[in-house]
Amino acid sequence: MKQAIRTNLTESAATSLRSEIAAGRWPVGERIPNEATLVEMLGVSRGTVREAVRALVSQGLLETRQGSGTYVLATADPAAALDRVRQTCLRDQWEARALLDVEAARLAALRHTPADIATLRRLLLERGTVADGGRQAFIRRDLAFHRAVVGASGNQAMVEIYDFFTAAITDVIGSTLQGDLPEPSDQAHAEIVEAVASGDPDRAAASVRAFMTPVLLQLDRLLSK
Amino acid sequence: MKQAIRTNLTESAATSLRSEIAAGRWPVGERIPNEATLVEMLGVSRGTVREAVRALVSQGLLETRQGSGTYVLATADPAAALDRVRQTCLRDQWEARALLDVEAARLAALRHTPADIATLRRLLLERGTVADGGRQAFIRRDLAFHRAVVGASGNQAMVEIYDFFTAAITDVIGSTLQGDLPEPSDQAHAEIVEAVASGDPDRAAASVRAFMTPVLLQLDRLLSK
DNA sequence: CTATTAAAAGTCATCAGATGATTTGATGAC
DNA sequence: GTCATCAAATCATCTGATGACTTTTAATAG
Repeated sequence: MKQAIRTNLTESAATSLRSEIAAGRWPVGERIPNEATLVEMLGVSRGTVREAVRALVSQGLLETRQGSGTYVLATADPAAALDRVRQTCLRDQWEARALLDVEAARLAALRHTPADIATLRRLLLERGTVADGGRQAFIRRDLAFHRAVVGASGNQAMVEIYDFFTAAITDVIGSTLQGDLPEPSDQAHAEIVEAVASGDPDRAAASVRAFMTPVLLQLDRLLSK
Repeated sequence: MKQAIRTNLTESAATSLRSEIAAGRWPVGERIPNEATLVEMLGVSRGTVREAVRALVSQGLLETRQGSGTYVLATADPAAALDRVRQTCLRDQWEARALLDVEAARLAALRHTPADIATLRRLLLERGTVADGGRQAFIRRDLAFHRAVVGASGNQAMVEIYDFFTAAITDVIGSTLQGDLPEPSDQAHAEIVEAVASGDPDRAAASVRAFMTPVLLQLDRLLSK
C-alpha cells in the first residue's frame, strides 16, 4: 500500500517540525534543538534540515538567530487561515465581499470626508461603459469605485480584507466567468454616492445591498449549473 | 553609516527572486533559471539559492519539480495581504469583526437550520458568567457563542475571516486589556438567538449591532488614552 | 515515414565535509 | 562587583559529489 503522498524529504521534515510545534512540545519562545540534533531526529542531512527550517521561518513559525539558536515564534501558521479562506467556494467569497461593501457604505455615510465624496464622484464619471477601453479596463475602473467606497469607511482593516477578497475573486472570475455577470447600472452607482454623501447609514447600506443582490443571484444560477 | 539592514544572504537572495517575479520578468507559469544560473545571478552558493527558493515555495510563489525545473505560481505573496491586515490598528480590526458579526446574524436569520438554533441555545446556557471557571474560560465560551452565530450564516468564507480576526484580536487583548471591556449581558445574547430564530434579518442585525456598539465605544475610550 | 524505444542531457534532491560569523556563558584580573 | 577576554555553541555559507526524476534527442523497428 504505497500512499500517494509523493513528497520530498524537505517537506516531510518541515511537517515533522510543524507537528512538534503544534503539539506544544516546543513552546513559543523556546529554543528548538540545534541542527545536528535535528539531523539525528529526522534522519536527514543538514542541508535538508536547514531547508525545512527555512520554510517554517518564511511562514513565521520559527526564527533563527545566528550564534544563538532557532526559536519558536508562533504555534499556528497565520497564513493557514488565509489559505482556508481561499479554499472556500467562490460564492461564499463573493457574498462575504458584498457584505463588507454594505457595511463599509454604512460607515462611509457616517465618516466620509468631502475629499472622499469628490473622489467617488470623479471615479463615477471615469467609470463610463464597457465600450471604453475594453472589458478588462472597465472592470478595473469599476473595482476602483467600489474600493473607494470601502476606503471612505475610514477602516483600514476592512480595506485590506476587501482587497484580499477582490484579488482572490478576480483570479477565478477572469478564468471561468467571461462577462456572464450583470453589470449594475451607472444609476445604481450614482445612488450609492448620493446615499453616502447624505450621511444616512441605512440608506447607504440599502443602496449597496440593492445592487449586490441581483449579481449574487446571477452568480448562484451560474454556479449551480 | 551602517544601516540596520542586517539581513542574511538567504533573505536578500529571496528578495531578489521575489522582485524578479513581482516585476513580471518571470511570468506566472514560466520556468525560472536553473540553480546554476541563479548561483551566478545572485552571487551566492547553491545551498543558499536553494534555501531562498524554498522560502518562496513555502509562501506559494514558486513550485519546484524535480527533473524539470522551478516554476512561478503567483506574482504576489498572498500572505502579504494578511500581514497588512494584522498591522492595521486594533480598533479597526475589532470594528471589522463586529460588522462581520452583524451581517452574519442577518444571514443566519434567513438560513439557519433547526440544529443551528439548538446549538445557539445550548451555548447560551453554557456561557454562564465570569465566575464559572475564570475569565479566560468565560471568554472562550463567549467566543464560541459568537462563532456559532457566524457559523449559522452558512457562509464558510465569513467563518474563516471571523476566525482570523478573532485570533488576531485575542492575541492583543490578552496582553494589553485585562477585563476593561464591558461584557454584554446574557439578556443581550438571548435576544440575538431569538432574533435569528425569528427569521427577521433586520432584527437579527440590529440585535448584534446594539450590543457591539457600547463595546466599540469603550474600546475607543481605552485606546485614546 | 511513423511509432516505439533507448539513450542522453538537463534539473532538482540529497548527502557530506569544512570554514566563517555571531552569540553566549565562563573565566579571571582588577 | 565589574569588566575584558576567551572558549564553546550555534547558525551561515561555501564546495563537491551522487542520486532521482523529467525532458529531449537519437536510434531502431515496422
